[in-house]
Amino acid sequence: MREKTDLRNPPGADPRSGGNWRFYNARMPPIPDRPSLEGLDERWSAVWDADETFRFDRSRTRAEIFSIDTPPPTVSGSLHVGHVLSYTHTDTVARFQRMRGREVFYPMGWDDNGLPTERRVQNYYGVRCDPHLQFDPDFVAPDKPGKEVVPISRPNFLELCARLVAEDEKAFEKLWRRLGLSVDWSMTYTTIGREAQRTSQLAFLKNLARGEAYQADAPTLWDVDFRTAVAQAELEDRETAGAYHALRFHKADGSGDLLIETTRPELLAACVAVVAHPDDDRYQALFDTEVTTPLYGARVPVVAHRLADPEKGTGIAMICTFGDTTDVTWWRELQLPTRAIVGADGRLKSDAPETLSAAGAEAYAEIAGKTVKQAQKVVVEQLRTSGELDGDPRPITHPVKFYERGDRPLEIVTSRQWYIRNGGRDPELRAALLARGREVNWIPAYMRARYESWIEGLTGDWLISRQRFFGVPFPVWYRIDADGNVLRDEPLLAPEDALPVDPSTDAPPGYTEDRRDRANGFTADPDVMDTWATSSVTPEIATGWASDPDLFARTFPMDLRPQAYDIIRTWLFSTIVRSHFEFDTVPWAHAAISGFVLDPDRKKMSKSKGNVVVPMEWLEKYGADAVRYWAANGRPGTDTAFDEGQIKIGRKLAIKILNVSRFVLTVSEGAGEDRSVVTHALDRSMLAELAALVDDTTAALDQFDYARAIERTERFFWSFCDDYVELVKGRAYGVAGDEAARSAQAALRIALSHLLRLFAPFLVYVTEEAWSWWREGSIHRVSWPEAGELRLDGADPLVFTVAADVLGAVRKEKSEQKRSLATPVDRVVVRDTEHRLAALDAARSDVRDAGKIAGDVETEIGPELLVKVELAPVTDA
RNA sequence: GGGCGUUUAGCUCAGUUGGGAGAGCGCCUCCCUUACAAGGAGGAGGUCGGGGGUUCGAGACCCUCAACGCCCACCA
Repeated sequence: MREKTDLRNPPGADPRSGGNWRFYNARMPPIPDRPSLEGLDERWSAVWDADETFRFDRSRTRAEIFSIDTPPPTVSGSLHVGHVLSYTHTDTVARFQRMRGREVFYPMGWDDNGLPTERRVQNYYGVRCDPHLQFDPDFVAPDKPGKEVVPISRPNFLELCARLVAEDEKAFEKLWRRLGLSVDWSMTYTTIGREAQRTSQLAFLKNLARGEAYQADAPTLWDVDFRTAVAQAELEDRETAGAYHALRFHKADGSGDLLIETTRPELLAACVAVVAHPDDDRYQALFDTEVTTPLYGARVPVVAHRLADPEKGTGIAMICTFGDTTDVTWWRELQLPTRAIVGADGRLKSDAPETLSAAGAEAYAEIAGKTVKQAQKVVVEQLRTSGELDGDPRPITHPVKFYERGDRPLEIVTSRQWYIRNGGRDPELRAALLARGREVNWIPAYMRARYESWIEGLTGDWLISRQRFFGVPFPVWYRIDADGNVLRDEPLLAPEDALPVDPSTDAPPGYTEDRRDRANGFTADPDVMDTWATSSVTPEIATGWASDPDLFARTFPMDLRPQAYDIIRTWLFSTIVRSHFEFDTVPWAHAAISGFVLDPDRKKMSKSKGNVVVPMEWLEKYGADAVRYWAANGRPGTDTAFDEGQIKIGRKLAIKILNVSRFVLTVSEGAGEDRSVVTHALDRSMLAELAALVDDTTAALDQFDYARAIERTERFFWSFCDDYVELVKGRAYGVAGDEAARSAQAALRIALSHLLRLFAPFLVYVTEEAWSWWREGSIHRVSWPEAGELRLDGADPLVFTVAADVLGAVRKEKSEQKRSLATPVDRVVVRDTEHRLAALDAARSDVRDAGKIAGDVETEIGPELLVKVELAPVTDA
């Protein structure tokens, strides 16, 4: 059959009308006899790369462009199926928009700065950054961690970070390419890269100039292991074992004792007051008097505050500086003194607070230098001995605040930090940011509730400085006066045109390097920005705000922010904050929120549970299209169970697409796609249903509902394969004459062309492969189907439906009789409504042919479909 | 304590103007039919979480309760 090809396609025939133009294109593979998925992924991703299929054309105008604020994955972790899920979602949208005619701005970023990378480098090489060490140009990183952790200088450490992330990024890109993400790889950025640093520093300086960023000395949540401040957004509560300890405070007038329960007796020395609710009758007499602390004999006032809960413990609490965030509130609102005893290393300071009695100071000496945990044991023993512990501690479990990456409970330590206002202490700004949230189109809509409840619960501004190394430094220095004092309140700012700067190696304007860290000189701000402070300007980084005004004008504000719901309070919120300040606008029109991947038992996947699925294994086992199929069925915002079964179905679908494409192209070889030859009612009926499908999926994808789109397309596709193709197969082969054959052939090709394009955003490789068998160029650059051209005059969707119903009834009879589907049928009687019988009449010969019905299909009018089938008798042959 | 989501066949889930209870997997039966046996055809299986209401009619709309999951919260 294949050798007829050149006869049917004389030179000069329009290859676009369905001819076998592959003869004119050396790269076109012939249609394989047995289509297979093997090697498709690699072959086509190489072609896309070579042809720059997904290159962004920056000459297009803003209205023609669809720009995507891609989430930069943290490269120090490993990519897991959760990434595959959400990045596939975004890619389907990108490919749809591209086919709809938008020029898609779809860069990839790598989030490589920050603590996760530092931690990975520490573990990978067995090193630790000591900023006091000098750069060692001859330093050679160990191949693997030694027994002792090797302290290395900051520049050496940063070099190792850069080296490791470069390797990680290569592996990530490889996976993304295999998955078939249609990003323009020439636009990739990294969050530690020069452009990101320049953008972050510029945005910070502008925030500072407008008063949106500021420095403050204040109690902050502090991770004692990482020795850095931590922002509210990075907190998580963990149920932790603790105990109520009833401590015996002494009334100052000697009239007796006062029992106060606490879970943190080790902080007793830091007690600055005790507090009860202003309406609590039990303590009215005590307000404005003083009590003496047990063990330490310090005199502290009894104060009233609404946050004291009469129901908790004895209804009266001790206020320490600082045991928890409520202490901070009390301290601030009641203007209490500060007696901090926990240091940045999580150990009790060596010096006792001055207010302790002499005996108290001795008691304190026993806990100085200990960790809070060790100190608690000692203090409890001391209290027991002094008789000031009432009864035994009562064990409880209670939520305690942890840094999300940390291992020990957070302490509260006073330190000087940089902040950006976020509405945490400014009702007007809070309202403005809530309003911004309503400007964004949330997908799904209910995800906005998370954004709003986060803003409503903010307790302070956004702490952006971290006492770490592999991050964007603050472009700030401080003068040192003649006496060697660092003048913190007079920062020296980097000029904008000098950005990015590293104040630890660059000197501020007007100074030379020899004045660093000396009297009458300068010193660098030692901190780096938190990773979210950089991530919050990903739209600005990606669109070239700081360096490419032309690109920026064409791509910002962006169209789409895709991300998962867990970082609404961090990435999404902070991005809106920055854009609100800088541009007085939202950064993007749509926020498409993905869910998480659960293991097959619907448990959250995590490394510690050992149920993490490595994506590359599945890509290699079933092919990228199969994995993408699974991902595309995960609905927006909804958690999706990892399901190998679904991937297998995706693989089956992919193979089916190749096979049916092969069949359609083979049976219709030489036919065109001229709608005017589609004269047969069944063919026109099928195309009418296809038109409805195009409308449905287009509307769904316009609303980012990729799951609905693929589900509908798949449903139609199977009915197309099982029913339509079977019904018209004989006619397409020519059993009913040339005109009838041409109608079927053209309809088959038109339907295939449309179905391949409807599947293209999802099953990117097989659609490209099948497309290449008969069309020039990438399917991913052709236009999305239009329903209008499928709607032919007088087409009745019912014809296809009824014909398929009757064919199904015939099959059912054969199945129930345990006969082959090839069994001839002697007689068929269809009873149905007049309307449906009329529809059937239009496809009568196709039904007879597909059902192997020897006689005519008899009909009689009835209330509903009832088919009587008489099979040919069994023969002994 | 406040909020959001989910609850449909054994499993994973569709069901978008209220009128047929559905798909795939799994299970059972059958079939090598000239695109496809790493296929194909067919079957069994559900008082749509409970209760109330609106309606000629509710899986879908309203009220209420429950279970599960998640987010937020000043958790001594």
